[in-house]
Amino acid sequence: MSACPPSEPSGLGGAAMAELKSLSGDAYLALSHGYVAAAAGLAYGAARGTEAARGYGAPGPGSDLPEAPAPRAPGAAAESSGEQSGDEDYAFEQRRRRRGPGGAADGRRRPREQRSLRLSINARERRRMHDLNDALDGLRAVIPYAHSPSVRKLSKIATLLLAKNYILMQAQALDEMRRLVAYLNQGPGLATPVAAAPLTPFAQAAVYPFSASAALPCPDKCAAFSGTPSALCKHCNEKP
DNA sequence: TAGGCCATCTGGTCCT
DNA sequence: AGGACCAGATGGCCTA
Repeated sequence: MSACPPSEPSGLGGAAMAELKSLSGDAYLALSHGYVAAAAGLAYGAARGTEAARGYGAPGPGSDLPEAPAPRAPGAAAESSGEQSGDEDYAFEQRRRRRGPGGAADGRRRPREQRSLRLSINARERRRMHDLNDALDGLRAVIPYAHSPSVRKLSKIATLLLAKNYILMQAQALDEMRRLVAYLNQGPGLATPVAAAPLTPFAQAAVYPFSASAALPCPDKCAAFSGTPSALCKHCNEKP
């Protein structure tokens, strides 16, 4: 079992490195080498459509969810959301087709209430996903990667992976601080604060949070992302 | 054009 | 019974 390589930028393309350079100074300085590299790999590219443009920001939590589905492109799944009472529900028909004749999933419900029940379930699910996305936005807001408009929003998986790594990094830094304080309190006469772990406050070896997790290198992008196998990455869990 | 990412719909399962 | 959660399917948008 060997850990993923500590996020050598070699795993990143030139574009990713360019993005790395474009990270805001604070974020760049605050992050360990590996974390930054991961950030560069995760913050994908330049100007992507805004959430609003993609209709993703729409109703939000608590909103009563006006029956206006996120304005996705016409013909998209949203069209079939049933929120538009106008044309016959495409998704509903699809579903019936899929289920085949006699495949009434909702028991003996009459079609009309069955349909309205489905709509309310859909709306609830949509709201739930919006809440989830809001939470992810909140997470993105506190992860130091690059919040500049020239850098694309982190994907969901990237957000989660970076957040995890960031937490690990912070924990490591905190640990270093504690050791430093303990060392200073003991007086300078002692050799090293912790025999087994020499104080190297900002050395990569000490700060880099990924080396601890010795696991298989991810065959896919996870390695390029964070250098650490992730429970969120299916490739990391595929096989030993 | 392929691949990545995403929103939405949907049916199933579990919980209250 | 109804709601929350989950995962699969589908299709659109965007970038390399």
